Amino acid sequence: MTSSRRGQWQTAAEILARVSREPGITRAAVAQALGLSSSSATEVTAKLREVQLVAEVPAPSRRRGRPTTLLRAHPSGPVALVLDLRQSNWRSAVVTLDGSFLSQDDRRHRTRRAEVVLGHLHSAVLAAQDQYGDRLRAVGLAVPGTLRENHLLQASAPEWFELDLNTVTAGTGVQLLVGNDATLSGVAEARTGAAAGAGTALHLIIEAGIGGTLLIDGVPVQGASGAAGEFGHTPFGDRSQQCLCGARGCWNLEIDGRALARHLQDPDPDDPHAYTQAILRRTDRTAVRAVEQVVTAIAAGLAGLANAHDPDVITLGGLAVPLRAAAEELFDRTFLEGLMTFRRTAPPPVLAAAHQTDGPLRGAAALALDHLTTEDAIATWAATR
Amino acid sequence: MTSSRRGQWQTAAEILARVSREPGITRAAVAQALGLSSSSATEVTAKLREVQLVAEVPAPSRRRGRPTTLLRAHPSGPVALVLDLRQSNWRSAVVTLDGSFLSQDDRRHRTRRAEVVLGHLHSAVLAAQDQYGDRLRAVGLAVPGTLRENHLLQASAPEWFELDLNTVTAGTGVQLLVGNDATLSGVAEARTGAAAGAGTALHLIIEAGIGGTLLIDGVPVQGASGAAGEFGHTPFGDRSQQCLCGARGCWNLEIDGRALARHLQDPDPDDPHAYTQAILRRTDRTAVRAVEQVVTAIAAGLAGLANAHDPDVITLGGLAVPLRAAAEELFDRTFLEGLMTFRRTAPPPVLAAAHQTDGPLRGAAALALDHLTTEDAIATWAATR
DNA sequence: CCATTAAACTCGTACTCCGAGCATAAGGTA
DNA sequence: TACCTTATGCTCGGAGTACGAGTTTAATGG
Repeated sequence: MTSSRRGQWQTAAEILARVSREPGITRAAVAQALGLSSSSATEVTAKLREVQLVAEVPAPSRRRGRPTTLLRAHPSGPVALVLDLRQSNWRSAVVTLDGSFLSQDDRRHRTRRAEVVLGHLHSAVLAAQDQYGDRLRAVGLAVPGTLRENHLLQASAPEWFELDLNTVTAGTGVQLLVGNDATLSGVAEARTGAAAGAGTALHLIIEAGIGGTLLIDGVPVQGASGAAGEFGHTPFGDRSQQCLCGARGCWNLEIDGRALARHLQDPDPDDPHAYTQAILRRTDRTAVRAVEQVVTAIAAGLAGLANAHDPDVITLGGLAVPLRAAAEELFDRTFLEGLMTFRRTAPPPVLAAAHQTDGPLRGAAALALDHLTTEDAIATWAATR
Repeated sequence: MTSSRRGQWQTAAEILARVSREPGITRAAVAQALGLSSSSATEVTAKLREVQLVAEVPAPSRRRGRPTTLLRAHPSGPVALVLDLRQSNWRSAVVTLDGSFLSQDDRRHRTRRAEVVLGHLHSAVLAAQDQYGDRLRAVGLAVPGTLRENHLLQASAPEWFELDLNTVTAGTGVQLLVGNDATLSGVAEARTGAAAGAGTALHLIIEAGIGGTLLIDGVPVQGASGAAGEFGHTPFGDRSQQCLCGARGCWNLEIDGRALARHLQDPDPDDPHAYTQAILRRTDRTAVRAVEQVVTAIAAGLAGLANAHDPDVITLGGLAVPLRAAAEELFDRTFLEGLMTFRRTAPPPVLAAAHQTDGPLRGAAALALDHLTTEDAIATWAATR
């Protein structure tokens, strides 16, 4: 009844957010980070313990002084189910407030028919609800394609067109949080990966085409309808080339397996990922030339994005990593030459993503945990304990 | 002594921020917007009145019920000096918490020598401090060029290279807040102009080259060192063209007076702005063709940025407005064709900026007021009353 | 002139966070 | 082993905020 009070759980929420972003952080460290006095820290953590949101375990003492405690997710605290829908398979995990996975699963699609696939995801939600009851408070879902208000448009698999993803949690009353897979892998990098701590980070991932996101303090720039980050459809390329997206000269057309095939005058590959890897294994002059053309296009575009956004760090995922490695000197030179002169003295580092295939799942977890650590979500949870 | 308390002035700061963003807002409206009870609103506004931060005047009653009051800047409250440094002149104004200008000035440079120009700005600060004493709490400064940590790099005027702008307030103890002119005019649009209320806004301004910014909820995306928004140096153009910035194929080379001159095989114009306007007045076939080429380049690049960032709205400033008007049908068609198909059903509106030449000054005011309405600044102010 | 309406004001209360002082659990040292 | 040092946790009283409930006030409308 007092839960509608302004800021009742505000400090508690801040503490929980810290715990979820920095698992295994000590109570003393949290207090210092938030500028809390030790008395307040005592009080607020006690409150969080009481409502089963955190558990405290003795911390191994490192220095002199009274040992502090580690803040952990409470063993009967809230959990989120995170799902990563991919072209040929889907992965799931149950994640606690401190970001650790309680269980994990990976299943191949037996069909890609939309109703069937979404049905499986829905069953996973029901199963989690069966197992965890009302401890299940959120579902985080990563999908491979363009999103607009929880609808999937332009997925990389043509079977998934104009899909309403709300059906995944329909009837369960659990909050659904959806994100693009490339965006979420960027979130994972910015939170716990190669871009950790960066104020402005640019994450790009190449599979079939390029996906990515710009992140400000770990938060992706989402756009008006959540469909931002389509850097592949900026006209960095040859204006005479028509892209499937409807525009011309898209960067996408220059940087993946289909571009390699065009340069090599091969037919459009069925599986651009496998095709790219096959070309990367070749050492003949024509293959090397084709790879160099693609690497040049990637690095030049990347430099343009760096000029536009001035990131602290750029992280690369998917095929961008082996492609860069195949012609590293060329990549680095092209990137540097594409930067404005004044940026060249301290160019943003271009790093391989730390999470790679786990990225979308980790990012979905971050998304779900961000929801669970809002003041509202905590107040609601506390009201039931 | 109690001012170090957590959140002592938090609600007060939120109220003041509302007042500065929505001048002439009523007390009742503020309370509703922040979810405050009327008792809290009474208390907090009383506190703000006591320390001379707001004044209340009776609001004209519109409906039944006891009339509320308008929240205004207090006549002896804090002020900021805002400066807009331009190529050939500089403007200044003194602004109060509710965003109204107390005085305004516009002076031509008699020389562009850096020390002299910065000296004049410094004198303006001293004069304001003379007149307003410790009521002067911040200086907002808009500059035409790339910024990095309060230093001006790559200004459009070659005389201003590697300028340390901190000299403008040196010795005065007043907080200096610097912004790029295009960025700040974007801020002005997002706060009180054509992009008001937009969650994601893209603002672009063409003078000599293109400047701009991406804004999230009225806040510009600044980048690692404050040098973001250089959209003119993304490689949307012809890779064979070398840009002064050091890179190749920059969009900048395709969209302004210098591009027109190249298409018309004229020499590089001294004053690209005047040259562009002269070409726009011509009606001969070659001039029209040149304009059409430039308009196409602008619209196509803009579409790419819209694909990448999914803005709610795009605002145009400077020469982009007459250029678009000169070939509106072509502009709109090219823009639409450059969008990804799924974006075409509801493309972001492309609007002329509402503030135009006042933009940088208005944006600098927003920047300065944002600083004055932080909790820290308010607590510091209150401690002296 | 009175009912209605919206908002301001008053007052007591719940709650948060703090500072000061004390207690405690480790490492370090003689 | 006893004592010092150090970092942290815990307890308690106090300051201060925002709230709810109830009351008052100033407008409109019939």
